Amino acid sequence: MATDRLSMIFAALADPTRRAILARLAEGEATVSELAEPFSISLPAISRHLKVLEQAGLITRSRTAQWRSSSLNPEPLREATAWMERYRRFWDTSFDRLDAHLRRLQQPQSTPDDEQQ
Amino acid sequence: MATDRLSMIFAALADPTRRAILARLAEGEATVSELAEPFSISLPAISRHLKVLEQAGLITRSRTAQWRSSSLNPEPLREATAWMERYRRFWDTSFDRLDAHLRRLQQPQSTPDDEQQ
DNA sequence: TCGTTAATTAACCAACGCGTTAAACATAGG
DNA sequence: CCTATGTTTAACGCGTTGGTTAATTAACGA
Repeated sequence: MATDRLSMIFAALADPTRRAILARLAEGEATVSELAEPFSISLPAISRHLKVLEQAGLITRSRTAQWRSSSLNPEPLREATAWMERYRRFWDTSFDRLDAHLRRLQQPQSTPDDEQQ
Repeated sequence: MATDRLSMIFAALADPTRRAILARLAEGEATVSELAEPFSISLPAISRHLKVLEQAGLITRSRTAQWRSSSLNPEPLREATAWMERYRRFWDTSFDRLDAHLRRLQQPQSTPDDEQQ
C-alpha cells in the first residue's frame, strides 16, 4: 500500500467501482449489501473496496447489529482538490487573469511544489 | 492498465514520484535526465513514469536532437477536479449554504452520480 | 565512421491489486 | 442453543506496477 496520505487518496479514487460507491454514499449512508447491489462482483470484493476507502479516510463506518453502514467523509477529497488547485492557473483562464493581476501587484511568483521523496 | 480515462488520471497521480515530476514541470519543460536528477532511481524507471503520465494525458512530449522534453498538460487535472467538484457541497460550508438555499428555491435535489460500470 | 550522450526497450523480479470461493465471525431471534 | 443473515478473513490465481541491469536505438559531433 502507498505510504503517504495523498497517494492513498488518489489510489482509492483510481478505481471506478470505488468512485461509484462514493457516488452512492453521496445520497446517504448504506450497508455493505446495499452498496454491493449494483455490481456484479462478490461481497468480499466490495468489502475490500470499502476497506481501501476507509483507509484513505474517504468513508467512515459504524455498526448496528450485524449491519456495517458506511458514510461519506469528504475531507480527503478536499485535500486532493487542494493539491490540484495549485495547478489551476495552468488551465483556468480566469485564474490566469487573476494570477497575472496578482503578479503585477506583488513581487514573488509562486510555483507549485510537491513533496520531495 | 485502467480502462477509463479518469481511472488512469487518478492512478497516475497516486505515485509521489510522478506528482513531483508534475510539480517540476509546472516550472517549465524539462528533459528526462533533468527530471530524473532529484531522484535516486534509475533513468529507465523515470522513463516509465513519464510514459504513465503521457498515457494519462498529463504531459506532452517533444523531441529535439537526442533530448525528449516533457511539458505539463493540465487538461486531465481539470477533469479530475471537475469530478471531485461534485462532492464540494459535502465539505465546503459556503457551498453548503448555497446548496441549502437552492434546495429551498427549487424542487429537485441533485446528487453526484458516477459512471456506471 | 566512430565514440559519446540521451533515452527507451528487454528481461527479470518482488510486491501489490483485484477478483474468486470457502470458511469464520457477529448478531438477532425463534 | 440453533439457525439465518450480514460481513469479514483466509487462501489462492493472475495480471500489473515499479524497480533493477543490460542491451538497443537515436542523434550529435570530432
